Amino acid sequence: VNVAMTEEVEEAKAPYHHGNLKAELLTAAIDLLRKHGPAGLSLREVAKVAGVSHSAPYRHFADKSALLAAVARQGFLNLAARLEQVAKEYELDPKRQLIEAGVVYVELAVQNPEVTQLMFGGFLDIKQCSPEVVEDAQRAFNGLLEIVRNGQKAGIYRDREPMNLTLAAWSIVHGLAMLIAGNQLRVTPGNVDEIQNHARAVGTLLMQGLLLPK
Amino acid sequence: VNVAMTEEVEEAKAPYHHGNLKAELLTAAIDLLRKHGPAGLSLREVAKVAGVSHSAPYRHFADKSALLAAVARQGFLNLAARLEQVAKEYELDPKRQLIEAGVVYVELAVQNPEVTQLMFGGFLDIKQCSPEVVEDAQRAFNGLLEIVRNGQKAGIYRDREPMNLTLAAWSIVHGLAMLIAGNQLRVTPGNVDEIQNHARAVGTLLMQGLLLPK
DNA sequence: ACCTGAACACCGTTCAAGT
DNA sequence: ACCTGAACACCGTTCAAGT
Repeated sequence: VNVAMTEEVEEAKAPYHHGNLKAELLTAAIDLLRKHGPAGLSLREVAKVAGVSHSAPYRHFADKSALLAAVARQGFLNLAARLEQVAKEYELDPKRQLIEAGVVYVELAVQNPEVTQLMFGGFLDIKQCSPEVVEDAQRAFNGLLEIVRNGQKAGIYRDREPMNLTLAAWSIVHGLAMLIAGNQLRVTPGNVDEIQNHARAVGTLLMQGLLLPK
Repeated sequence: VNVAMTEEVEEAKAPYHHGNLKAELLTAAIDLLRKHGPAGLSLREVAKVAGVSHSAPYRHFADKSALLAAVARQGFLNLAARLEQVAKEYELDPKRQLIEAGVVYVELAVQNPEVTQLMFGGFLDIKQCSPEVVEDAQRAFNGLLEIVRNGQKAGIYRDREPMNLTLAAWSIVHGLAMLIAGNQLRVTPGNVDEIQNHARAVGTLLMQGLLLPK
């Protein structure tokens, strides 16, 4: 009789104890997040895409929130890494450091709008997230804070609490990012140039408020 | 026998065609939104709180998204109204107009964090929302835009596209509002003074970037 | 015209049972 | 140690039936 009835072309092999399920669940979750948005993601579908039963994920994540938190955590780590990279890249130009950090922040959010919404949109209760998630979010914020401190050491900014300057910078890039991610602007997410321009225009305006008047 | 068995102290009366169900569903939805956050809101619970069967809401809203959109719409209308009010209140001082508009934006978002997350967090696909919702969001944005135009007519701002200035202003207050609503800052949402201070500090910094250098 | 209750497909979570 | 399948309570949505 017919053999090819329940063919699954998932990963070309299916060891029934396949070892790296946790990682596969994560990538499946990110895939589906991109497809359905954070509100439309179901744990059962993640399991199905990963090729396991709907209860298998519970061996690797306490519950759905824990999976979502792990995805968000990747987002925070990614953001922190990119900010630190920018800080190194423009080490000698503190003003440029901050501008490019802002551009990177917005770019990353726009490239992964659903992840951004997951990180900041209210799907996770940050108060009952694992401390790791909170730490990684902190690390991303600290990336910005360091860049601002750097500029202040160089004496280019007005004499204000670095916290206040950083909060202003964070707010403006975060706001722009969320507006674009939420499709509130007329911007097509693919249009990298237009988004860079927005980020640069907005960032430059704030920069003029941060810099010492000459 | 005992009469007080299935007592419901809902609204002290229960006309079985009670007329204003649509409005009651909306207020019930807002209540539950406050309680469970946008991710935890269920249509069935809304119906139960309103005292009707779980299928009754479908006479008044096409589906769950339509109910959520209606709640979001109230949020946009509210915001637009407050911005217009501020514009009138400080009509003679365009600089103050913009600062206070920012404060109002942040205040409103912090007082209703769950509604704010519903409006901007990715629970609604703005592209398939009713045109009314889009219009009301536009109206809120136009409130800010008018305030910026007003300042430009008065000649206080740098010579830039009013769109760019407005986008910067919107981004910074929106970002701050989303960060507070999402509990990303250490701010307790009840602490009105602290939030006003943050809004004013951040707004003033941007303002220095918008104003003509003297 | 408005509301109910049964029905369906889906969901998150648990748990005994399998390998 | 890791995964499955049945089970439970819940969910959004539909539809015939009630008033």
